[in-house]
Amino acid sequence: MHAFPKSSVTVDLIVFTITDNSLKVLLIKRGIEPFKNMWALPGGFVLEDESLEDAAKRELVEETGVKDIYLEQLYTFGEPGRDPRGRVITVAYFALINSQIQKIRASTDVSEAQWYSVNKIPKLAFDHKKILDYGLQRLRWKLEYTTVGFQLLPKTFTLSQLQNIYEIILHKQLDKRNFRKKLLSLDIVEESGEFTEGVSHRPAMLYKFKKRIGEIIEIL
Amino acid sequence: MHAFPKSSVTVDLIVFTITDNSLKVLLIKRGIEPFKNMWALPGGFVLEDESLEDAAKRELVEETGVKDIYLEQLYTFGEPGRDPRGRVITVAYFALINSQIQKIRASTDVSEAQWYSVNKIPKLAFDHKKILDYGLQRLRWKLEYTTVGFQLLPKTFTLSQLQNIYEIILHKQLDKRNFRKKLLSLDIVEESGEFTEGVSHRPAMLYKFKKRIGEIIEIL
DNA sequence: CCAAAAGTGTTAGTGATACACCCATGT
DNA sequence: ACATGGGTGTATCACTAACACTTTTGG
Repeated sequence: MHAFPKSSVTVDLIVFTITDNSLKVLLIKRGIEPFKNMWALPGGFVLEDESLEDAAKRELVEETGVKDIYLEQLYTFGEPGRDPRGRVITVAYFALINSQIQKIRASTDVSEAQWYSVNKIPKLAFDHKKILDYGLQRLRWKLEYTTVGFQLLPKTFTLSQLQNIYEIILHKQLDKRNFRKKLLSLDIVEESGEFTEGVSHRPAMLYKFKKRIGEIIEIL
Repeated sequence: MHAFPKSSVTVDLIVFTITDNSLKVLLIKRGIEPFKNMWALPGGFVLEDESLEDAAKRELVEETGVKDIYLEQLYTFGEPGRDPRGRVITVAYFALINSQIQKIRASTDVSEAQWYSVNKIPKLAFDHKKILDYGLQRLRWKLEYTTVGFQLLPKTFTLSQLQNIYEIILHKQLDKRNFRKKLLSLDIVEESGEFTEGVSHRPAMLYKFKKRIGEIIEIL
């Protein structure tokens, strides 16, 4: 029988949002060694008495001030040598924040936090580039085959806003009529009765997601 | 800044195979406490200098004697209290073994190893029931949308054998003509030129998977 | 009246489903 | 000759993809 080796376990968060017609990821500038002053995914150690998901939620609140958002376990990275401090295993989570609530808060070991467009990611600490790429892949996949996309929108939204999210994340143009036809046939949104206001063109109907906020369904 | 708490990290394996027209999972009877003499998923502690995947492969060889089989990370379970020995985080992997090679070997802390049909699973140690259910769900999903199914077959196989695997795992009947039409249209198998022998009915063409063994492709 | 985004239908093609009979072999 | 599983084609239906003009508002 082997001894029971122990490792440090962390959670890392890939927090996505959409602003200015671009998909953004939250990065923090590390305030401590190792990789001090380098950009990294937010994250931290899992405490003794909390579950992995609780740890992810706690870090999210500590570093962004938001809670009750969509959170999903992504993958666990545990190559020996991925952290110079010794054996550290990290469980990566990905989170989606809607474009309204992004008041980022700084925490103890975070000197700075910032949204970066996924096309302009600086060099990242640890193996965070790899983790981020994996998260992006998962996001694209989930967007096509589930309703996660709604998590990036406020409670009511126009169909064009929704289509925009798809176009930005999948970076391809979609046909407006086909998009709407498909979406409406799924019977997962309903008209709110309200319209956009103050736009210098025809106002758009605001829709709402029929399902519970946070609920994701497969649309294969 | 928090202290850096340490946890034990294990890998658990969900090893599937198909025999006797039934989907089987490998279970071991625990030779040591906790849960001594209870059935559990094979697995063990991750050593200091090995990656998670290496740990999974090592355990697989130790407990089944097989290597070079399909292995995929499933999910990481880390509820506090899931192991009475203290905080233990487990990274679950799932593996598929083809029906030829299942010579199970016993290892030090394993008093017995056995294939159990997924319909007749005994009470399991720890939260292994939950882990197994998750693995089953993933297997069904992957079977429908990727080519993992081939991992359960020997190098050459008949189309009926393949269809059988689908029917067993998804537990529903499939139409023979449609199944073959779809499969052949994907252009991922080719005739080997050989036929089954010694059957008391028309011999069947043996096909082989065009891709590298172990390669999985999406067929959405 | 101009600019800007909202909204709306039809057609053609592709893939999915449903369905029944003949073939090759061993006993 | 019979039992057993192997092997094949066609018609219908549902979904996807391509495509262009009219509407409503603010300035």
